[in-house]
Amino acid sequence: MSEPKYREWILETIDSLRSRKARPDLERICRMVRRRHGSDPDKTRAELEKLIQEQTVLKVSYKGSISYRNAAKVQRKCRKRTEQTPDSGEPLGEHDKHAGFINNDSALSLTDQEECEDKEPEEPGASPCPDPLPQTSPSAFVKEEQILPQSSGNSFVSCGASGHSAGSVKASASRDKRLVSEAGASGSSHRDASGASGRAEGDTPLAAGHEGRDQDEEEEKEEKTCSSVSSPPPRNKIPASPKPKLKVGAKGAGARCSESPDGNSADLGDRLVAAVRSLTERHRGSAATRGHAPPGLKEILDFLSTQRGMPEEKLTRNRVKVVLEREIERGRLRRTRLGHITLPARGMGAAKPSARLPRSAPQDRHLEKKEEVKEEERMEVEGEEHGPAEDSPQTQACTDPVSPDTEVQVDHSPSSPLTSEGKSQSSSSLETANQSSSRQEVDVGGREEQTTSVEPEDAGAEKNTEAPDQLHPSSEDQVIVMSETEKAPSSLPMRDCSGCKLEVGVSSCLLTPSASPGAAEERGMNEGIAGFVKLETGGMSPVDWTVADVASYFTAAGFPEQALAFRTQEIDGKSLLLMQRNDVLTGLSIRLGPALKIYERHVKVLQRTHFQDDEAFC
DNA sequence: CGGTGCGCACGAT
DNA sequence: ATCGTGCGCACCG
Repeated sequence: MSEPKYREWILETIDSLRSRKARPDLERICRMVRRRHGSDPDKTRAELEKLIQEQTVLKVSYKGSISYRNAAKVQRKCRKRTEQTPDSGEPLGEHDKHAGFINNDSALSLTDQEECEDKEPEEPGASPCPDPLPQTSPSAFVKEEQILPQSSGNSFVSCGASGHSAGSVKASASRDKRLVSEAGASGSSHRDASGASGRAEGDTPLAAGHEGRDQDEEEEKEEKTCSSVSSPPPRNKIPASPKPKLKVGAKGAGARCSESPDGNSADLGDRLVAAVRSLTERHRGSAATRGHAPPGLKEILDFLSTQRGMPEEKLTRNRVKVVLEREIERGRLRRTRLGHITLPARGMGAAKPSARLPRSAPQDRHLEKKEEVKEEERMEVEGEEHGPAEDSPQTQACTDPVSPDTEVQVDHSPSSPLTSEGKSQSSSSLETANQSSSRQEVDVGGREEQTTSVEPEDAGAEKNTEAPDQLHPSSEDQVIVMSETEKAPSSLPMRDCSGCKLEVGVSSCLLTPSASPGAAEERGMNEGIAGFVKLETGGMSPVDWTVADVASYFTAAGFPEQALAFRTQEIDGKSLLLMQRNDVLTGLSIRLGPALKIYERHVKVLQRTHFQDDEAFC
């Protein structure tokens, strides 16, 4: 392959030229290399060719002339891919103006698809680089320019704009990074070089956010992982905006309350408030680092049952929840976006919707699914306790669009531990929801593979609260039974249920419908959903669901892909409850079939149930 | 003359 | 609006 020395020189040169705003063409490159290093132009040219083959350097046709790019620094945003076929010589699709194509060998040409799909491929007659080095970043493409892999000498492949979609991008990114680092290492601490790397990362969906342009290893790993994961389904799922802008959404749930007119709630209410207070304090005290999340329903429940010596005193989840809602409504308590319960007045309490918005910034863009979840959690913490957190270097989880489950697991496993205990560093609700869901599923249906995510502590806690309710005959059983008995089709009026325990009612109702329609798939998921719903319900009603919760719900319901769409569209519980048929059918850009099922069997049902609950409350 | 820096226009997102 | 490019021009040694 190319001599490292040359590679460095060349990359350096390219970067240098670019920084000078001069076209990095062959002539300039050779000249500069010669000038700086005394290298023979021919040799330089030869090396350049090698680099091109390795895709360390990209040969592109830009605005009719050939330019070279440092693959590492090529911007990786996916630009639209044009599908020009190199062979045809018909160059450019959209960017024609620029791209002049010179190429011809069809053989070598990469199609966008190819590119996107597999990042590694080195295919163009060029010799693939076996070496682990990042050298070749197939995905590297250059925006509108067409990349011209030189394999056979002159063929340019126009992969041009293609977008390297995520997959390829990532791949390239990782590689690029390496490249950069290597190149840069040799002393080319050129500003460009560094910039390049940085840029590359930043642009890379995965890498972004991570500021660590330094740590190659980790990033690389991560990136790699990511690439592998996401590369497959490059585009389709999410049309355009994978950005995780967190919205304010769910926050509203109960969050708005401010001061409480300290009312006269039943003593349970007072106890609740007291419990929240003490839990909050406790958390606060123990909170080591930043976030101490307010207690979640679970904890409160535990606390109540524990603290109040009262054995059981109807402290069922539902009961507590109802009271909780009431208190929230009165303003004595407030619910955070993630479902935590906090005291209203507290500084931290104020919901700061704004906090999260800022985050959607550029870098975040890459944060997707998982990230998103995480972010939310983070956000919550930050939102409540801190300002916008730009810092978090963490996660970088690569998201796998397709498997929310995984996301959940990944996300939560790390955080959950905290939450469950008192330190809750961030949103317990979210975690709770997710974890619980997974857990629940495990417990109940065992369907999803989420098992991994189960957190011992939390699980335990959750179990305490939930298990009793569900397993033991208690007030709730009735409800449950009822629901089962009632197998009403989705269309059936749940009114009957409304009278019953709210939350439970919800779950039961939901379950029923989803199951009843009879879709095999649905049925299959039934347990999982049931679990999820129960959990969700147990912890919070749909309104309180976060985007992640919604996604998890649909994933559990057997619509992983569509769940992604919900996530992409940032549909949280509230949004979900506000969705109309058309929104589901057309607003999510999902296929009609699933969309219909989702709407009829889930959205509609959730909405119906939810509103019933409301009525019940009143 | 070659190298460099950079304002500015362009096109893509 | 922002970003990547690179033309074209001024400046420097």
